[in-house]
Amino acid sequence: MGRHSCSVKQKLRKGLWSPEEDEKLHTFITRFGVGCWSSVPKLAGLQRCGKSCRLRWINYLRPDLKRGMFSQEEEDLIITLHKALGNRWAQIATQLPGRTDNEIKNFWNSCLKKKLTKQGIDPNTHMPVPEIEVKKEKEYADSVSPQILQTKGLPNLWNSTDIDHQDYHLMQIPIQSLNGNLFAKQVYDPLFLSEFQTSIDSNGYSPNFLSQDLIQGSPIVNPNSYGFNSMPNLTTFDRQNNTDYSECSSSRNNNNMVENGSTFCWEAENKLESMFQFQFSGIQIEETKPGLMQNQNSGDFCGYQMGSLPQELIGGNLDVFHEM
DNA sequence: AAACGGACCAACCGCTCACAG
DNA sequence: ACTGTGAGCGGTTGGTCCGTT
Repeated sequence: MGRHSCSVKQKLRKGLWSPEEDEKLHTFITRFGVGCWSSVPKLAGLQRCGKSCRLRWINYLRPDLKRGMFSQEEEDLIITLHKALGNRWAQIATQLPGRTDNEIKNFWNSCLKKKLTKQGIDPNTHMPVPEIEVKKEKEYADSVSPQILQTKGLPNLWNSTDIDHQDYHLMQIPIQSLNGNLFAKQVYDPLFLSEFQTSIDSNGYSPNFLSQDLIQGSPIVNPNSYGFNSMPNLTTFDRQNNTDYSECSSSRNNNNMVENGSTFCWEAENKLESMFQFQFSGIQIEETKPGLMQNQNSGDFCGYQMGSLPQELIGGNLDVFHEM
């Protein structure tokens, strides 16, 4: 829509956040909660765009963030959820308390993908790579009948069994399309394509893969309730191969505010958490204020601060945003 | 010790969606 | 119905660190 990117605006800082900026943002959000992100920089005295502030809060300053290594359970859960949801990191993150979509995405791209590949599992399909190759070959062999090879002229496009893979190549249709259920239906039926797109997401995942728990959107408290039994036991697999799972999940910098040696100390700020009265797994949000809570999803923190702030601060918050 | 390359991760960018006017 | 704006999401980039040569 021709909207200006926040980076285009003048005088706005970019890049890494300084401890002072963190402190300003944290103090402001802690005191007034989250209202309108675009107004936060101005009100907090930051030379940043609102988008940048939002990201910094969500990915780094949020008091409930879990830091450090991903546990084995978390890794298993990410793999399971990725199998079901694909690259929907935000949805995956809602099932991992204290983890951000960005963190999970980075972890997936930098570590889990490689581990799965190492184990001979295609990280995109979650299928064993050799199995896929075998399947492809089998499909190819099945589809190439002598009759078809002898066919002159165009194949019957309305009968997918009349089309072999060579035909697809000639028509510049990606061979990947041949995997899955596509062959079971009329490939060129536009209505079918539409149906296909709605039933299978961009990563090729069908919602049918979703477990009952996921469909119902119930928060997963116990990873074991998520069908790990049917998962490849990556723990034993890797440990048997003397692979340390934690190596990739360890944060080199540990991203601990204390380590910044700055004026801002999470340990010292822990007391602030009591203000929030927020418990993730048990999902305990104290008296949410209708109208102030933008989103009560477990992974969204836009509103919980305000619901638990002292009354005078809530009032202050409203005042602040009414000034705009 | 210096150069190089890979790994990691914070942050940015561009897009879509929802909603208000 | 249309338009503008803000929020949220996923992909990508760029800086930093660390191990290797």
